[in-house]
Amino acid sequence: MSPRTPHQFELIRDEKRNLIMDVALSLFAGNGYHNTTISQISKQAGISKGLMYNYFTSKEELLSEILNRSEAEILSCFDPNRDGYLTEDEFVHFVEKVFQIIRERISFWRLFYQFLLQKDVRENFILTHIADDNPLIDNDSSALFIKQMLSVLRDYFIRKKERMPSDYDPETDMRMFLYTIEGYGLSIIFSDNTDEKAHASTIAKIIDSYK
Amino acid sequence: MSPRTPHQFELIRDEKRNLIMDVALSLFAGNGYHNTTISQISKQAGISKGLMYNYFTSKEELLSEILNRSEAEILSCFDPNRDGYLTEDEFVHFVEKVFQIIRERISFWRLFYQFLLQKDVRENFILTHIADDNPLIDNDSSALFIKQMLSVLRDYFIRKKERMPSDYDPETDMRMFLYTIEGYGLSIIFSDNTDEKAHASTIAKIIDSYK
Amino acid sequence: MSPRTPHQFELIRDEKRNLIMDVALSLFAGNGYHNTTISQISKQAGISKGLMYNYFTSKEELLSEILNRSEAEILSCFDPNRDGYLTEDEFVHFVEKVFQIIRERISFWRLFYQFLLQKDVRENFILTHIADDNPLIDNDSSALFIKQMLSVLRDYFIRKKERMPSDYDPETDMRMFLYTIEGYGLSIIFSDNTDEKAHASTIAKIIDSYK
Amino acid sequence: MSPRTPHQFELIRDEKRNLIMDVALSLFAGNGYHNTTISQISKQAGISKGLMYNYFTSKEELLSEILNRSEAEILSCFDPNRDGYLTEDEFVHFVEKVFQIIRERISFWRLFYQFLLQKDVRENFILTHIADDNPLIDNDSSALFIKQMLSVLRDYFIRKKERMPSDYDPETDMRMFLYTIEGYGLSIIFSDNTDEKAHASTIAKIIDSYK
DNA sequence: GATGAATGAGTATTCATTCAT
DNA sequence: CATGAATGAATACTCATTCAT
Repeated sequence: MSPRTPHQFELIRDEKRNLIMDVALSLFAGNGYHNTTISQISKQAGISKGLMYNYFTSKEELLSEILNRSEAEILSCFDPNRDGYLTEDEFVHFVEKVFQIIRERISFWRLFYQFLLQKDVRENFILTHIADDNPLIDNDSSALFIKQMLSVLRDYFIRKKERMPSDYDPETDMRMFLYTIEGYGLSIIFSDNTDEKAHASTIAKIIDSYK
Repeated sequence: MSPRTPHQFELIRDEKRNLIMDVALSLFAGNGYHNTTISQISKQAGISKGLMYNYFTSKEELLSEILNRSEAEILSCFDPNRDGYLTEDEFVHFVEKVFQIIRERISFWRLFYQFLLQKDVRENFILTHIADDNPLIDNDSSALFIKQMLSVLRDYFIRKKERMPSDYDPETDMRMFLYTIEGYGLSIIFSDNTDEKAHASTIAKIIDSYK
Repeated sequence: MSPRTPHQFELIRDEKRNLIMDVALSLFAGNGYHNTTISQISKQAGISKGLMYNYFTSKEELLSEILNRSEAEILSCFDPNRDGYLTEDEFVHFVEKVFQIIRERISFWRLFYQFLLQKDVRENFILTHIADDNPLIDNDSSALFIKQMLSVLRDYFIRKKERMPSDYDPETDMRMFLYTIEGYGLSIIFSDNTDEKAHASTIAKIIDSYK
Repeated sequence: MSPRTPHQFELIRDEKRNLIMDVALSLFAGNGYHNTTISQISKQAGISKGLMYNYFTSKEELLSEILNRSEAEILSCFDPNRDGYLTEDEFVHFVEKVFQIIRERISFWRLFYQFLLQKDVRENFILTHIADDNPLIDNDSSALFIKQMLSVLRDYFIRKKERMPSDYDPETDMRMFLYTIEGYGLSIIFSDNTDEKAHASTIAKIIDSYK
């Protein structure tokens, strides 16, 4: 019956924090953020409403923490120490990884696009992530990461020119590739389809079309 | 002061009904349905809250009417009397039309995808629009319309085979085409970008890639 | 096409006034005063909401007019010029009349008892109709009427003593009679039973028991 | 400060639940259900509006719970284990009990008759409680209870025949008895009279007339 | 840490009443 | 006289957040 060490307490805290975030993400994604109540979350997490506020100061902070955690996890899926050079195999792997992450983290993406539909969120997102002249951008790891990834991809498509007919336009091909990726990604996010075969075949076709 | 004629009343009603729906669509799309209050709508429409309920029995019915109206308008944009045969020019026109409608009715699409993110809506949508064995489907003009459109498109891609190398697979090409369309469509819907040049160039590239 | 005379106008007005009151009484009695809206009344009366306020200044005045009209009609059913002497035949006729009026004006009674259940109405009713020291009472024809009727009845029961055993107590018998009358009256008001035979037989038994 | 035990919570809930129901019953009965607002109830109960909904999901459920609680309490007042045989003393006791309960639960009865005045409630009440061919009736304890009580009473009046003249009709006598009971009961319910002497004397007379 | 009772600002909705025509 | 669009105050109900224990 030795008392728990501070470290053990911290572990328990972290575990519960993650449990709450998991439950909340699932509910936010499935029913909408505004349509989900703190009561639902705490009940499903098996804790009292009051305790929620011991872990998160507000519903909004809970959301924010969920988004941060997911973003960190997603970024960590892609090798952060890459050399900036994409082989054909790595390209294939990259496409597969993208869809794997979309499917594994489908709740996150649903939540993400839910907010991307809101004017104020969109404005803030653009301000923070896209605008080049925004002073915040240098501190923003995810915007930086996206930029690097696009740069690596562009490099890949430029090198692909060598294997293609003379009228091949790498920039156009890359844009088509990105739209196709986004299109199929969103068709996954916006549906509940779980047909494994059709999924594998579609990915194979996308890879085949653009590698 | 003679009293207003029934026709005058009807005019007033129609005008105000549409005003309310316009304002509501804009707010629903911009801030989210659950995040938009009747107060906001009525204030922006310049009317009292009570009057809202003279035109719509509930917030939900208002939403429903907006969706119905938009659906009808969108379907009416595509020639309903087509012969089922798509020439190359008509294919080009079709793609242009699709993106024109997405941009003209961007608020509707934002609202539409907002709901498509909700589990229960998705389930109901699939039940009503997709399942082949659903008895409702024959009565559902929009589901029917989508089916017909896909059929006409498939026909187009099959004919395209004649102009293409022998290993050309129409079914795959059509799927890539649809994902690209959806991908670019969603990138429009999920952003506030209004760069006309980039838009025109992208559409031209999509057409060039798939016509 | 001669223009209507002022008298004709007044007739039309009166007719419409009565129509509105009939409709309102029926709805008030069936669904409750607070549960009935001006819209319902005007719709069922076939006029516009605005016109209602041309005939009655408020919902409350409409109620008040209905109660006054019914009270006047009911009082007029009993011969107001009676000599204060009740023969046995007249007693029988009185009992029959009471139940006839209850059934003919059942909506009114339902409305009446609906309000008698409300504390403030009850207090006001008692104040106005019962208290002997209330200065209003002399001006109140209905309270006066009830007093006279009770006096005539009491007289009847006192005379009845001559036909009864020596231990007969007129006052007690009259009270039992009144409770029985009220009990059966209320059982009519509180039910939708329309069994004519049972009704006739019950009245016959009441008359037989107390005449 | 150790946290409250589940038992303590239960005590708080039960107490407050009953407090709310008491206040609500009093207001519903005094001012009418539709005329009573949640604000009034919560103000008089000394709690916030929101807390009401921690105990009852809606105004209607609050009403329903009040009616259920009262019904249970009233039924429990009459000995449920009786042998079906009513002695003269027990008959006297029964009549006294009836009026005692009417007076102790006068708010409930006012609420009850308030609803019995509404068409739809009446229809439903008849459907559920009276109709012999209604399949629900066997499961309905209150309807069953009333049936048993009437049966026991009928038995009493039939036995009474032995003590009465030969032309005595038990069925008629019982109906007069019931109307008298109902009549005096309603005269209590519909008035605020609290004259103890008159009350006692009336009950004595009713008992004397029918025992 | 942990509970859930309690709060109060906010939301959809209703309806008697007014008013321009 | 007649209409129904328009108002606004009131009502039932919700929910993030606080707090005593």
